[in-house]
Amino acid sequence: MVPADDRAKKPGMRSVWLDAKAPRGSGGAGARKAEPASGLDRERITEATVALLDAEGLAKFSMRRLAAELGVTAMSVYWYVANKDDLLELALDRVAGELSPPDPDDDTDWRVQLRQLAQSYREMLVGHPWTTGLLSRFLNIGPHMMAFSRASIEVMRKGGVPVERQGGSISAVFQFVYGFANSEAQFYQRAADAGLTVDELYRESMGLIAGEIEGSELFRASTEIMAARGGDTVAEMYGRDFTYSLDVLIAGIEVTGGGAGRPE
Amino acid sequence: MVPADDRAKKPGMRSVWLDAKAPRGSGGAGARKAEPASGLDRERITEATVALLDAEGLAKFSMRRLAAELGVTAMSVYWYVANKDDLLELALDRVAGELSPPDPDDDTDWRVQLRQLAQSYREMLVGHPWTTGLLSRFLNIGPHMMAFSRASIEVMRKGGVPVERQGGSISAVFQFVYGFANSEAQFYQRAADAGLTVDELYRESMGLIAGEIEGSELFRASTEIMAARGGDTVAEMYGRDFTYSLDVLIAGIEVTGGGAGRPE
DNA sequence: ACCTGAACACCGTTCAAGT
DNA sequence: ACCTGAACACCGTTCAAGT
Repeated sequence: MVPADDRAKKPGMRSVWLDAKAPRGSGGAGARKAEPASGLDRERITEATVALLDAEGLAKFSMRRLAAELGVTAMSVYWYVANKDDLLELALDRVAGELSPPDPDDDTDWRVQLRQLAQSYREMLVGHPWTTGLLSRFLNIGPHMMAFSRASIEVMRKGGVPVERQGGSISAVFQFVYGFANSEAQFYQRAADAGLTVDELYRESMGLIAGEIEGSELFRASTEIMAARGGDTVAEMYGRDFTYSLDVLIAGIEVTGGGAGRPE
Repeated sequence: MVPADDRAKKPGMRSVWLDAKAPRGSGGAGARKAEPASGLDRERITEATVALLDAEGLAKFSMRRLAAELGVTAMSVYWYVANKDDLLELALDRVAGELSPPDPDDDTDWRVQLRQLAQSYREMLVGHPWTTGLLSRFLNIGPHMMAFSRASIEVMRKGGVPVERQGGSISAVFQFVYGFANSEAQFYQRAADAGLTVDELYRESMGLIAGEIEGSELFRASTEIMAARGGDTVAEMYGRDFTYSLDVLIAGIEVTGGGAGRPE
């Protein structure tokens, strides 16, 4: 067997997913091979990577740290993955497996299904805050993400969105969810790093900004907004903003061309 | 004078902008001090940082690389900035100075102004592709960004969006622009890395995906979409998608509570 | 006040060598 | 086939020392 990086190196084009060779230990039918001495395989490595990223974040992740976790030397990992970036792409698509695309035969209203899709994506991003940092680096055409995209297009079609507008509409929704979830995840991450609850961090931030920034007219305006939308927990505020913005989007799709649920 | 990192270290709370001390060489009225031997100051450092980030990207940027560019030892820079992250925040707000918020006394239709705001933000993000990577890491409350946020809220107010919905609406728009510009910038970056034009990369990617991915029904669907929206350059496709999605959003804002342009 | 050099504790990755 | 150790060319940052 040949090491994982034996692959045409077209810079900018390359991705784990375009590797012709099936990843070891996952695919090939009943190909019973001898277990490797260390019990290592792509699956176990990816799993450990996700666990480490969830626990300590993208910044602290390193090949050496991962190897230590696996009880192995840093270089062993390179037998199974070509490099760090490929491993991160694998990790990304692994958590994309948590996404729940709707059953294509389900006849629920397309708006409801679109909300579920968006909510599912948001939960993945917020639940694994390192994903947004990686989605901004990779093309991400892993199999799970692919399935999710396809399901989204299908929902749009059911909503009667004409084919030439499906791309733009999907784009509007998921780019929004990405941006939104990213800032939410970032805020939670910041709180965790500071050893504070999100609500404590929120109050502290507000106080600091009020005290230090010159343009405190903005601060007054934004506290008004806060107050206007109700003084609950930060998580509730995020949830409400998300739901509201998403409704804005869906209303916009309907108004600019989406049908009433009749596929065309 | 005291080095730049003499500041309360509240993890998670800290940011260059919350530093009480005015940044050297920028603020204090007519305080004529002797020039430093090397001609270094925060301004010049930030400028060189932006130039380097524009030229080589975030991944290749390092304090040592920057110092070399400035003809100075790596450690000199630390007299002016506390650490790499602070410097990056400075660079981020410097390019945020390119944003053009509308004149508050301008009476142009709020939808037009909102489009200008969004377009300006998009240009900044795409023109400096490293910014999206940083915006996903920092709170980013630098003065230029602050001014831009304030202007956006003002436009919403003029559009008659009620106060409790301004936050969500702004969020919907700018999170969308961020996500969209990010994937656009990413694609351009990838092309540059590969030494291809964006259109070449686009054709190659399509070919590869068609050849390698099993779920090529998706491919068929997506080429149909491509064809449906016209077969021009990638830049034009991005431009059209952006404009369309933005219109969807604005229509949504109008339908869900925005007025007809009458401030309230 | 400002700048340097040496040092510390890390990185990702290559490569020749082991079993 | 799989794993290791040593090595290369880097990092960010601290710290004591120079001028």
